[in-house]
Amino acid sequence: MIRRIPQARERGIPDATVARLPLYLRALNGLAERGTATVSSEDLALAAGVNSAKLRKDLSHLGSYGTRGVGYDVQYLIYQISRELGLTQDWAVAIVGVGNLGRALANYGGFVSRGFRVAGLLDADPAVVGDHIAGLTVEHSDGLEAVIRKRGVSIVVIATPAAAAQQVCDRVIGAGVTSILNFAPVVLTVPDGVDVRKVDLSIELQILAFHEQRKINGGPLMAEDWAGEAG
Amino acid sequence: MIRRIPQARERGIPDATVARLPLYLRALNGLAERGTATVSSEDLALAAGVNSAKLRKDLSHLGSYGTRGVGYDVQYLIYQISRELGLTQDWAVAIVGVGNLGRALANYGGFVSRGFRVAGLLDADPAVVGDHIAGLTVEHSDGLEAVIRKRGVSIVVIATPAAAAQQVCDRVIGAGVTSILNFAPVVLTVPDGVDVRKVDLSIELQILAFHEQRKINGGPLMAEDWAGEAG
DNA sequence: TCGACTTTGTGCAGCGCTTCACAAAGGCAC
DNA sequence: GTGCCTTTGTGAAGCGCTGCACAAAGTCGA
Repeated sequence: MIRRIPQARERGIPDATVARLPLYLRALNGLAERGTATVSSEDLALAAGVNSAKLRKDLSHLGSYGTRGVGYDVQYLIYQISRELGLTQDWAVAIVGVGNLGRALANYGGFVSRGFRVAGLLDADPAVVGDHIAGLTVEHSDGLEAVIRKRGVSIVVIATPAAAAQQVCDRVIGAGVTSILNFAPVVLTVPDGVDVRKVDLSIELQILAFHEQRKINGGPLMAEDWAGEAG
Repeated sequence: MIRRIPQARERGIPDATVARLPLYLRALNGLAERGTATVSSEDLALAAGVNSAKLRKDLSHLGSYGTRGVGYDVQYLIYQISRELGLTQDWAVAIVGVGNLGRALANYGGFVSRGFRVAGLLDADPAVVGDHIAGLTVEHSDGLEAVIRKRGVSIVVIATPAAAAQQVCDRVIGAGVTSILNFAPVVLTVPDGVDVRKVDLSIELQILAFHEQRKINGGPLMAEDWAGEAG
C-alpha cells in the first residue's frame, strides 16, 4: 500500500511538539527581556531544558525560521510560535468554581501575559457571589450560559468540587464551548470534538512518591502484609 | 549482542504506566465507595478513561492480581497499587510559597487522603508569616532546612514566584530533599538523583488554545503580517 | 571572491508505548 | 467431573517520538 508523503507545511504538528512550544516561548521571552537578539538551538535548548536536536526538529515542524550559521531571531521566533499556538488572538476564559484554586487561577499572572483574558468568575455558592477577585465580580453560576455567549468565552476552566464538575461540563458544552481545562478530580465524559485537558495536583505528588520510595528502599516493601481474602 | 530478557517482576515499571496508576486508584476508590467488590478490566478502564488492553498491560507490570473469568478484587487492587506507589507510608510534604496557589494546595483535600501530610508552610514575606492556614502556622523560610530535617520532609512543593524558585530548590536539595514538585514557571537546574516534576497552568491553556484555533479556522492565520527584519 | 567555520534542517535507526488478538486460566451450571 | 463461558495476561505488530550524525546553507574574515 502506498502511504501519503507528509507535506512539510501540512497542518500536522506532533502532540509532543505542541506540548513543548509553550516552553520554548517562555525561554524566548526570558532571552528577549535580557535584550538577546539571536539565539542558537543549543542555547535555547539549554534554557528550555531539552536537547538541541529535539528543539530543531520541533521548530522545523513550524517552518524554516532559522538562519544557518547564525541561529534564530528571538523576536521573530516568539512571533511565529505565538501565532502557531494561537496566542496572537485574544482568548476569553471563564473560571467556574471560585474556591482556593479558582482564586489562585484568577490571580495567576501567567494567563493575561499570554493572550488569555479572564472574562468571568462563577460559583454556585451565594456566600461567594459578589466577591471581588482580580478586578472581577463573582457571578452566580446560574448565568453560566449567558456569560459564555455574551462575552465570547471559548475556553472554560473547571475548578469546582468533583461532584459538580460533570454537570458544569455538560452545561458549558451545551453553550458551545469545545475547550475545557479540568482541575476537578474526575474523568469528564464529553462528545467528540470537545478537548479536555486535565491537571491533577495529587497525581503529580503520587508519581513523586513512587520514585522517592524506590530511592529509599529499592521498591515497595516486599512483605505481603495484606489481610484480605486474596493472597 | 545478547539483550537481557526482562524479568516479569523486575523493578522496571514504564513511566507511562506509573503516570496512570493514580488514575486507576481514584477510579477504584470510587467503586469501593459504591460498594463494588470486583471489577473487570473493561469496566475499570471505562471509569478511568483509558482502554482495557492498556489497563491490563499496566496492571500486569505490578503482578498477576486478577482472576480470569471474574476480574479484579477492588480492595485488593487498591492495596496493591497504593503499595506500589508508596502510598501505604506517610509522606511529609513542605509547601514553600504561601501565595494564592500555596494556600490552595495547603487546603487541597486530595493530599491528605492519599498518604501525604502537609508538615510545613513557609514563606519569605513577614506579612504572611504567622497566618493560620489549614491548621498550620506559616513559618519564615529562613527555617527551611530546619523544618525539613526535624520533620522528616521528603517532598517539597515550590509555589514561590519564579525569581525565588531556583534558590529555594538549591536550599531544599542541600537539606537532603530529592523530590520536588515545581509550580514556578522556570526550568529548575538540579543534580543527578533529584526528581523534579513541573506543573504549569498556563502551558495547559496554551495547548488548548492551539487546538481551539485549529477548530475555528484550520490553523494559524496564514497572513504573514510580520513587520520585523526577517520575512 | 573565496574558503573556513558555524549552525540549521533532516534522513534514519532505535526505542518505548499502544493496540490487537488470542491462548491460557479460572468459575459456574448441571 | 465435564464442558462452556468469561476474562485475564501477553506475544507480536504498529506507530510515534527521540537522538544521532551529517549534508546543506548561510556568515564572516581576508
